[in-house]
Amino acid sequence: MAGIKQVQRQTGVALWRQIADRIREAISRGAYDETGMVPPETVLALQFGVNRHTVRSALAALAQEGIVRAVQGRGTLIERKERLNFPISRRTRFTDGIRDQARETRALLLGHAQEQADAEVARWLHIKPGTLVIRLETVREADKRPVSRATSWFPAARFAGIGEAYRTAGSITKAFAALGLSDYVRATTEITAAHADSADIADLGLTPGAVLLITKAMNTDLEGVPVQYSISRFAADRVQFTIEN
Amino acid sequence: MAGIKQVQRQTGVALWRQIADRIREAISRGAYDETGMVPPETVLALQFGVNRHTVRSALAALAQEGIVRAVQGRGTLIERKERLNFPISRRTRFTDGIRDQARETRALLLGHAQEQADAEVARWLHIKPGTLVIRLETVREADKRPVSRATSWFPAARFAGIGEAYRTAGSITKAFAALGLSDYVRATTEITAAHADSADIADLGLTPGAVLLITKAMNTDLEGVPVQYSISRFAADRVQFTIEN
DNA sequence: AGTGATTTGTGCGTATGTATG
DNA sequence: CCATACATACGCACAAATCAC
Repeated sequence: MAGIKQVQRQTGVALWRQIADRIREAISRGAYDETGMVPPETVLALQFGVNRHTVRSALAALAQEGIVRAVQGRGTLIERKERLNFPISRRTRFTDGIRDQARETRALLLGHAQEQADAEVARWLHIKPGTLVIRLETVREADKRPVSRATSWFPAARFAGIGEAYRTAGSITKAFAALGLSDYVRATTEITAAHADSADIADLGLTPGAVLLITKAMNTDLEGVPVQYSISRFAADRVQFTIEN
Repeated sequence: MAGIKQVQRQTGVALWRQIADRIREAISRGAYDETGMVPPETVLALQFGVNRHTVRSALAALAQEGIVRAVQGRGTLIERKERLNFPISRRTRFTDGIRDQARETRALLLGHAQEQADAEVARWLHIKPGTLVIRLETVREADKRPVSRATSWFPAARFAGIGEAYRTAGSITKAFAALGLSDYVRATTEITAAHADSADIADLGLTPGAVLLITKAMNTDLEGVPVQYSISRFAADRVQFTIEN
């Protein structure tokens, strides 16, 4: 293992971006922890078999992301940034899950609307397609940094006014409570990963090509009746999930 | 929502590749399931706001990957390919997990070695750093398609010869059984996502910029003693995880 | 304080890749 | 298939900041 990772040309991905991705991963793997710096540009250029300009483009992109900081004469320093850990369990709650890891969490309601359930939403919520549901578009932040954006659907008959309740309360748990649902549990979680699209880039402050962790999750009340279906998109460099069995 | 996802210029990712990624994701999302075909090139060009030439480059790349097949006079047909679902639970086993979704699964042992546990491995296996461990490098395939590559560590004292056992048996479960461990459970799973590196691209047959789901997992015997720590890297377009609570 | 070595910052000319029409 | 425009990548040279001695 640990062979010389060569960079590939003419693949539709610019060399500087491939190199940026490599360095980003090496940093998150802790490969440069001893010095706290990235190797000199000339060394990286040699390692990747590219010109120093190309390495500089990569490092400039990482500096833009806030991952490194270049200092003339000294080198390129790594800015420490921890990943939030997001536990997934029967008791999964966003705000509680990261409460002790961030000084401040914030929930923004981008918008809400009533609509008819499409096939997918209907399947997850165990209702007939066309049944009225309320859709919420939200963004969550931890310490001013956007962490995820989510689209959630709720049966409209049972949770009328959840949009306003969420805006007021600032969390799903509290909005549910305000509407008479005192407790709920996570029934199913589906996890995939993909590239960020332009909406992700805008809402989460990402760079093109960024990686997302995507969950599709269904919550039920204590009787097992579905109360919420959500598609959440997390910035993969800011979050990890843990499952304890 | 559902706004027109614009494609972005000057981001280090060629337009044709961004479009290929979008179409690939749309296909895997089932967006074109009604017709089984991708929309006409002229329509796609209009949607993405690019020239038809650019769309053609994207479709050519997807055809190269075997995801679509262009037929003159008819359109661009989608080749069916499902995402394997990989359940994560206390009873998580790779081969069992996807047994009913693939006709044939295969495990390749790329190599194995005995080494001293570094800080991370030691922490996960609850042993002292420097303790002897056996490291296995494996690749798993389902229906001839590589699904994941993994690095696993086992306490050397307890599981001497697990490399050969794995090569013979073709699964961790059977290798454990051959060494006297009849049962084990998944204790902890940590999930992140990142870009594929060149080793991933080579071992899993991916394209540069591909997205990976990465798990760090620890298995214990029935007494709760750690028996295995693994870092697995899954091609995100071929796999999803589910957690049932 | 001075000098050289190291490292990042900048400029410019050229070749090739990407995208348009 | 071609002409045009811009992005990407290279090679070389030199300036500016930092550090060790």
